[in-house]
Amino acid sequence: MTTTAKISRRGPRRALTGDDILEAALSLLDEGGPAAASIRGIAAKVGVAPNAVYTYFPDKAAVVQAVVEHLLGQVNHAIVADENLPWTQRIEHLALDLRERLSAHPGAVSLMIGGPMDGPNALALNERLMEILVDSGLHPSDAARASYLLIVYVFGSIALEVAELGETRQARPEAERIAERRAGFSAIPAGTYPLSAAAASTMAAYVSTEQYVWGLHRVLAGIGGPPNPTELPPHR
Amino acid sequence: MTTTAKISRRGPRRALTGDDILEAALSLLDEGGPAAASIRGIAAKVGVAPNAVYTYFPDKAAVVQAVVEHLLGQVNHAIVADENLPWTQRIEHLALDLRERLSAHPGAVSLMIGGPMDGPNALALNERLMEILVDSGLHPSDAARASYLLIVYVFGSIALEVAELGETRQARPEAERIAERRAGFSAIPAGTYPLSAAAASTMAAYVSTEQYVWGLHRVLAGIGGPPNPTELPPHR
DNA sequence: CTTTCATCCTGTACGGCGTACAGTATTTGT
DNA sequence: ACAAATACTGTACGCCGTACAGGATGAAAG
Repeated sequence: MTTTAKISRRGPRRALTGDDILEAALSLLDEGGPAAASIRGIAAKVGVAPNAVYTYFPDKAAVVQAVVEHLLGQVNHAIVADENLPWTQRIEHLALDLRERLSAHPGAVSLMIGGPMDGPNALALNERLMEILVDSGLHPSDAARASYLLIVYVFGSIALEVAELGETRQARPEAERIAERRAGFSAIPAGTYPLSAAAASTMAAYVSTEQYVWGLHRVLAGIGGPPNPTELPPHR
Repeated sequence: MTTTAKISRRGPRRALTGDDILEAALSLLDEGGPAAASIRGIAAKVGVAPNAVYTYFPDKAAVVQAVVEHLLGQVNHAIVADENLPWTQRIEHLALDLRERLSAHPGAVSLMIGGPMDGPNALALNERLMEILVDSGLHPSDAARASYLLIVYVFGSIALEVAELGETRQARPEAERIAERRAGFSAIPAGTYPLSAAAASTMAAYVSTEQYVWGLHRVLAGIGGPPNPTELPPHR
């Protein structure tokens, strides 16, 4: 999607492209988290003086924003659409794929929720969700609301997940992490937090694929359910 | 909840309390966002040398974590419980109150989702949600899952909201903001994003109390609905 | 072909950050 | 009265983002 404009300028040729910088930033982000993705670090990685970066981006905020858009675009492009499946499964596929691909760059997740996220690729994701929802028969304005609800759920889940697991990638088995967490939760005082203490085992698995799809299913059920159920769905 | 231990030490008396630092940090956070809440800024605000802060907290991360816990505790304490209302309304009250009180400190929101959020006050919030959910008849383990879903929704919403509105408080009427956003969205190319362009008016109100409760109602409906609805709730 | 000049990149520098280290003043226990 | 422990200050180091000035480059203008 990066259109090579190829306009001829008047000075020396550029040693870099904007994408070089973005990819360098992204790899630094993956290795050392947001702290490592400094202007000076990026410049060193691509082999120029620190302030050479300002030829391509006006300031660091612009770099960050571009990195987010870059990542969002490549993720968005990598996820294939499953036409002619039930809408719930289409969204589930999309949501699971999003989680997997975004969690691969945990350092970037903090940056996403640190800015407006209103670039074209964010819009494309919204469009994509709305397509499925309108296809399912929802009125466009409800589809828009539902799309945002899904975005909140997906990005909220991933953000909390990254907050819990840290901003640099760690390839540890999920079961191991959960077991460790369960051990920590066994110390919850049952006197002050009786319900949490009783559900410690479930809470240990808060950050897991299973919990993610569980919550997603509830959200989908809420979206697909009757239009005004909250007035009286008495306690289960 | 801050237990004054009053143990006598051997050196000079402390000029500050830990809470002095936390409140200074919080007010700086409100005035100038996370960037303003620097160790040096906090120290200047309470009238000591920068490194005097390290008498009370080992490093900046500890200060941040303590600020989050502090805020979470005071918010948690300020929200009054409405017993003997339907569980959906009890949660709605809680969720609306949480949003209002946390949005009052937008600079702190970025810090919350930047760390694990597993302190006692976070646990207390979980306990509180679980109380309502178990009361409504949910099995404890499902209540735990539902509690986390709600936490994801509430904090995810607020995080995206802050990302959109900025990290320093702004007392502008909601309607004005939305109108401005709608004007910006009118430029969406209907060729590439037809559905988004058609729903631009709804999307302009993504960050609003109305959208927040709309999404919350769907989530509540999903929680209160049948246990396995996603297998076949065909397109509406 | 030569000159002009916009442009890219570098070197240097400034102010701010977190925080490590050493020193000094203050209070308590012996 | 003295010693030990503690709170705070002054100073300094290595990062950070980035402003500014100067030199190399190469296309456009003469």
